[in-house]
Amino acid sequence: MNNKDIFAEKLRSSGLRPTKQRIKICKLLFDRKDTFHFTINDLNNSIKSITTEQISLATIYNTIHAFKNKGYLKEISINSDKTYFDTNVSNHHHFFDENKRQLIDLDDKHVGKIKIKKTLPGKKIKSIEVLVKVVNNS
Amino acid sequence: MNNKDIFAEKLRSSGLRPTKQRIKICKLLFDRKDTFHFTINDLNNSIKSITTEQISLATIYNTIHAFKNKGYLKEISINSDKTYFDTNVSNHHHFFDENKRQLIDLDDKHVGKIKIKKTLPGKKIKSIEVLVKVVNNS
DNA sequence: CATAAATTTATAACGATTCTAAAGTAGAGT
DNA sequence: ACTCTACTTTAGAATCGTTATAAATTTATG
Repeated sequence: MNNKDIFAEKLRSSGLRPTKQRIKICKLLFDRKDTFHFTINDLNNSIKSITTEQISLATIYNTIHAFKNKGYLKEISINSDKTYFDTNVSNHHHFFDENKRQLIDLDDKHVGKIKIKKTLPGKKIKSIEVLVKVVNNS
Repeated sequence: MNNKDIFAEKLRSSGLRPTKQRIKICKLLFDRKDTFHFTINDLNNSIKSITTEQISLATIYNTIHAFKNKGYLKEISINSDKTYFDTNVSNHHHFFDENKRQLIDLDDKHVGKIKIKKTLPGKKIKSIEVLVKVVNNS
């Protein structure tokens, strides 16, 4: 079974029809060794550069949101204008390099246990996210 | 010395001319007991509701950015469409209530010490921010 | 007052994202 | 294979938050 079929199967099992647009995006996002961060704009440029059959911007948005809802992508917010997505959906944190304006993964195991000593009545914690902003040492 | 003059003085000492627009915004943001979170849209609505002399949206943006640059406000990002500002400029963290879509302060002292066990060459840590997402307990 | 620099303003422009309605496609049943 | 229906893609319009523009106004200074 080749990659295309694996992705098609994965999509189908999530209730998403395996269209050629979705499979092309799957290949770009998941057919690689390391996880990474990207913006919609980055993805659109990647698609443009590897293919002659452009995918409509609306479809890219639809697909990314569908993948996010299915848990294949994480959306990351930083004090920035851009919306980043992350193919690493495991529990982890981030560095944000303010000079390069770049996100860098920070493994859960590299962050000491975080203790929240305050509770909100009727609420439970869904996630704890740490953002470490860094700047050049000079 | 009344509030207006205190704000005028504060503005002047920051190198900002004390215009009536800026003083009005100061009163709304800083003339209160507790710090709070707001969006530009919230602020615009507040201004509309308390006065007949509307302040231009462009001025509101300019003023908020000026205040932020002077360190009187903090900008806060969450996985959300909105940009929030915080009149609490001390070191602290946040809860985000995903049901009410509302930010709640989380004091530094309510978060156990965070140890980052990874370093980036040539970079130093500027800040560590924790975002605790909560949902209804039911 | 007169002047220069800073500020405000309305409006235009912008970029990211969502909406729309029409055309195309995939899967299930025949 | 053929048909039907629901899902998907598409281009372009619309929308939203924000920034830029350029003229009018205001503030600080001499």
